[in-house]
Amino acid sequence: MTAVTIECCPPLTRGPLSEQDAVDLAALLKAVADPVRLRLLSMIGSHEGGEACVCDLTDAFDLTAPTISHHLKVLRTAGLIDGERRGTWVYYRVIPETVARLGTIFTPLA
Amino acid sequence: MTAVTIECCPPLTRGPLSEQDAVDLAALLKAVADPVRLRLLSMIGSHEGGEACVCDLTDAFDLTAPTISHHLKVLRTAGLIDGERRGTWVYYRVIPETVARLGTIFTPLA
DNA sequence: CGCTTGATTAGAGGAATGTCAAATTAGACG
DNA sequence: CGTCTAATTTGACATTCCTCTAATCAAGCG
Repeated sequence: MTAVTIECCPPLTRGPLSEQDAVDLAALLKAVADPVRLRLLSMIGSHEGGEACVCDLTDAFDLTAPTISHHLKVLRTAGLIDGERRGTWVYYRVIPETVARLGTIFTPLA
Repeated sequence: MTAVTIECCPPLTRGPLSEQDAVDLAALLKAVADPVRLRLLSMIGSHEGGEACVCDLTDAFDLTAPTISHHLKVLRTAGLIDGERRGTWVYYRVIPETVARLGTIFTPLA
């Protein structure tokens, strides 16, 4: 599916964030500001082979399959993960560039 | 006022996040997952002297004073900023340790 | 003391969000 | 084709969140 590409932003303490940058950044942060999505992201990112099957992810939570599917869609729409169907199962992998951008925002440059 | 202290967490891709760590981290991320609070944080952090008066912050937005006060409280409760009253005005400053922790979570260790 | 200005608290209304059950799509396999 | 499993979509409900108005607290000043 479509993955939104966001290029913003410099570190927070660099200077006042523009209104538009703040809106874009907030959208990205909202995608990760949820316990389930954080665990999904870390499970996918740390899974062997760099990808994880939805079936594995669903089993790890005490939540229904539609709920997990919903959270995966939020992460995917934010450009944090990407999914691919291979036969019966769907596999997700992390898009490291987007995750890295989150890091740079909160990392003060020396 | 009181500032919550959180010590978690290792980088996301290091390994699956524990449920408790995910809850703590999500709470911290929710505090910054808002355009107004992001701009407040960057305005305070980049302000000369490392601190900013509430009066300056309020003027920069098209929002009422109580709304700004609410957002400042959210940031303060999350341990991201700290406020101090000096005479007539209240000044806020960033707590860099908390911001830095956000950075480490999304920064892949080499 | 009474007034003015700065800032927070309290309460309410409307929008956004997380979850689930039910229905739907997509492949694999007899 | 029919059916079974995997995954997503749809629609509904309860909760949380953002914003405002009104009221309150704090400090300075005449």
